[in-house]
Order: sequence, then C-alpha cells, then structure tokens
Amino acid sequence: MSKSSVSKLVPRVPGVPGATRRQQYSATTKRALVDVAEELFTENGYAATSLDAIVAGAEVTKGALYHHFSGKQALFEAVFERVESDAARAIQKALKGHKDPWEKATAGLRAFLSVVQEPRYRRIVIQEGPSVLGYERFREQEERSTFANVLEIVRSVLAAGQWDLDEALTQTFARIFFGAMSSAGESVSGAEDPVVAAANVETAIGFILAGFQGLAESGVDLAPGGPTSS
Amino acid sequence: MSKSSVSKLVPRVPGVPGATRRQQYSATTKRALVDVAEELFTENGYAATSLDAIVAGAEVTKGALYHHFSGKQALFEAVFERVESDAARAIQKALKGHKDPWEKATAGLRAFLSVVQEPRYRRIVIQEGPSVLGYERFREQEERSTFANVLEIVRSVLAAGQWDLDEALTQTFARIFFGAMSSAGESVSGAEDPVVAAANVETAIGFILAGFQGLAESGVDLAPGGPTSS
DNA sequence: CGCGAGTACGTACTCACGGTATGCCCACAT
DNA sequence: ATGTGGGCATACCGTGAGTACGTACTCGCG
Repeated sequence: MSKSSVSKLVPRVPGVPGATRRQQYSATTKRALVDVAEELFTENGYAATSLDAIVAGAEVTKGALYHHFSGKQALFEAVFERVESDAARAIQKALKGHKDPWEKATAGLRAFLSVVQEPRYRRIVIQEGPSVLGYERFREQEERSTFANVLEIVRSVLAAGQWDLDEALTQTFARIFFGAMSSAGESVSGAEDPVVAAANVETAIGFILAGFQGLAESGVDLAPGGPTSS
Repeated sequence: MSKSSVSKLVPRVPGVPGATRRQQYSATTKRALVDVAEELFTENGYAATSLDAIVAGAEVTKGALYHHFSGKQALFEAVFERVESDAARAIQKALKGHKDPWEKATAGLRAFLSVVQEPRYRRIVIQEGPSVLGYERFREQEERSTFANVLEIVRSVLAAGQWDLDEALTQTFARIFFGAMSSAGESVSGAEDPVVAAANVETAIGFILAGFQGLAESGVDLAPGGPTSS
C-alpha cells in the first residue's frame, strides 16, 4: 500500500526512472570514478595509477571511492567488466545477420580483431587482467563474455562440418581459437602497418578454416587420436 | 705481464673457474635472491610479494638486493629470464632427434604443453609477465626464447608443405599457433583431469594439422585472400 | 513544515612497502 | 702491509593503499 504510490512521492528525473535525486547523484559519481579509472588504468596501468589521481580526476575524495568500492581492485574489476561487456556486445553485433557459419566465423574474427586493437581492451583485459584479478577470476569473467562468443562460433562451425563432438573437445577447440585470435590481435596491433597485418591474420586463419572445410568435405571422422597420421 | 699469472695468484674454487672467493660469494647470494624470489613470486604473485620477505628468505638484507639489482622489477626480470630460458631449453631438447616436420611439431607441442603446466611458468611468464614487464619487454623476451622455437617448428612445417610465404605471414602463423598452444595449455592445467584434457588438445591441434596436410596434398596455393571461399 | 535517520561523501590519520643514503668490513691487488 | 673497492648491513624517507571518524544533505514520515 504505502509502496504503491512511490512513483508519485519520490522525485523523479527523466533519464533514469525509478531513482531519487540522491541515487542519481550517487550513480553519477560512481560513473565518474569508473570513467576516470578506465582512462588512467589504460594510460599508465594498474600499479602506476594512484587512487589519489583517480579521485582527483573524478573531482571527489577517497571517502567517496571507498563508499562505492571496497578497494582499488574492486574499482578495477568494475572497469574490467565494462570493457569486457562492451567488447562482447560489439562482437555479438557483428555476428547478427550472418546465417552461414563460415561467414559468421570470419565476421566474428574481424570484429574480434578490431576489439583487440582498442587500447583499453589490450591494456585492461589482456595485459593487466590476469595479473590484477588473478587467473581464476579472469577466466570466469572471460568465460561469460568474449569467450562465449567464440564458443558459439566454434559450435556453429563444427555443426556445419557435421562433426559431433563431446562438450570437452568443443570447449578445447574454442579455447584454442580464442588463444589464436588473441595472439593474432597482438601481431596486428603491434605491427607497423596494422592493415597489412590484419590481412595476414585473415589469410592465416582463413587458411586454417579452409583446412577444416576440406576435411569436412572429405568426411573425416573426428575422434581422439584420429586424424594424425602417427 | 702482470695479468699472465692471474691463474696462480687468485684463489680458485674448483666448481667455478675464473672466479675469486668474493665473486663466488657474490654469485651465491645473487642466486639465493633469485631462487627465493622465484618461489615467492610463483606462490603469491609479484605485487603481494614484499622485498622484505624475499631478503628474509634469502637471509640477506635489502642492501644486498639493491647491490645486485636496480629494484624489484629488475629482480623479477632476472627470475623471468631464467624461467623462460629453462622452458626454451626443455622444448628445444624435445625437438632434437626429429627429422620429419610433422613429428617435430607434435613433439614440440607435447613439450610446450608440459612446460605451460609448470606453476612458475604459468604464474611468472603468462600471468604476471605482461603486466610487470610491460607488453614491449614481454614480447621481446618471448621473441628470442619460447616463441623462437614455435617459429622454427612452423617454418619446417610450412617448408614441408612446399609453401613459400613471405616473412610477415610466416610470423603471423607462428603467432597464431603460439597463442593457440598457450590457450591450450590453460585448458589443460585448468582441467580436473589434465591427462584427458591434454589428449583433447592433441586431438584438436592434430586435426588442424591434418587440415594443413590435406591442403598441402591437394596443392592449394597460399596467398592473401586465397583459400577462403567468400 | 520540521525532524529523525541514514546515505553520500570529506578529512585526517596509520601503516606497509619500495627505494635511498650512508657506513662498515674484508677480500684482493700491489 | 696497506689502500681500495666490492659486498653487504642499517637507518631512514616518501608514497600510496586503506581506515576511522566527522559532516552535510537528502529522504521519508508525521
């Protein structure tokens, strides 16, 4: 009863429904903190970025920071999650509209290559992520964002090849491709000419995919210890 | 003249030729520092390991540490280089004796998979390396050790397939495989049953290699934009 | 409209840790 | 035998993460 009329009693602000002024202000400073932290972490790295610099950039004090986050690492995690989810969204967007699994794969590849060239993704996710979060948390996070996309692509490709593998092997394939593309991303963003490097990567990966297609057409069976001639 | 009789004038110790007692003592403490640092870095990570703990473990003081190393990061680099060179040596040893490039590749794969399961390699090189050393230094180091081995394998495989690619594309292939194997190593060491996981990895990689062999036999040309059907 | 309550911060401090400055001691060359 | 410098120990400093506590303003209610 007393709650039913909340929408009238509490002052509302157009942008964010269901929030009081206090909550809005709070959310604003929290966002400012994450924004500034993302920028400074990307520029100077985690260790070299002091909380003082962050709160100064956000024009607040440490009291505010420690009100919203339990510490420096928690703040980093907030930044990390945002960068990761943005990346995952970008990739997912690129996947949409492709029905053919091979096209889907190349589209996903291109999207991933562009994501992996963003400074913030490189620095925060790839470079600092494992060290700051620890390997376990890092993998958990990736598992349900970027890696999930790769896994989906691999599934569709494997399905297209009429291969029916168990879950573990599928995951292994996905891991391998994920690592391959991460490394590929490095060779792109580290190159003096990223465009040429990106073309090389697409050629290389495309060639691997072509090998798969060839095997699919010739109806090779995929089982442990199978394909290798030894 | 005065130098010609050095071998008689300076006290020698059997184990290390050409070193005075002082130099030996010095080398011993330096080694102790690196040993303890490697252990603690592996256990608790870089940030969570204090210099006080290291010097206590090595039974020296910070004066000794700063005499041998310019700082914490320099000490880490010494540890890093040792772990990396050990890994490279192990892989190179596994490569010896194999003439057939495909056998060589699988042998290298197995060696790499075992290396990547060592806690110290995982923690110091993979997890902390990029963050502590920075991406540039990290890649420099890998370039001339572990990655060099992968590159060599890729070269021999490509040569066996009669493919003649330019340097950039070869490097790209090597990068991709390097990343693939790194990731594969994770899925092995992170699995509840590493033996099964390792078998899965070998199956997956073997399958990719089989795809290559298939393409090689059918004489596919490898050029930018070539193999993909799109 | 005021008023108690609690949220959202600000301020001032602590303490751990990386790094530095300085001095001592003993092996080593002469 | 002796000075000299390498090899280390000790004492100190600055920075920065985290904490304790104070304060003001918003909110919900009578």
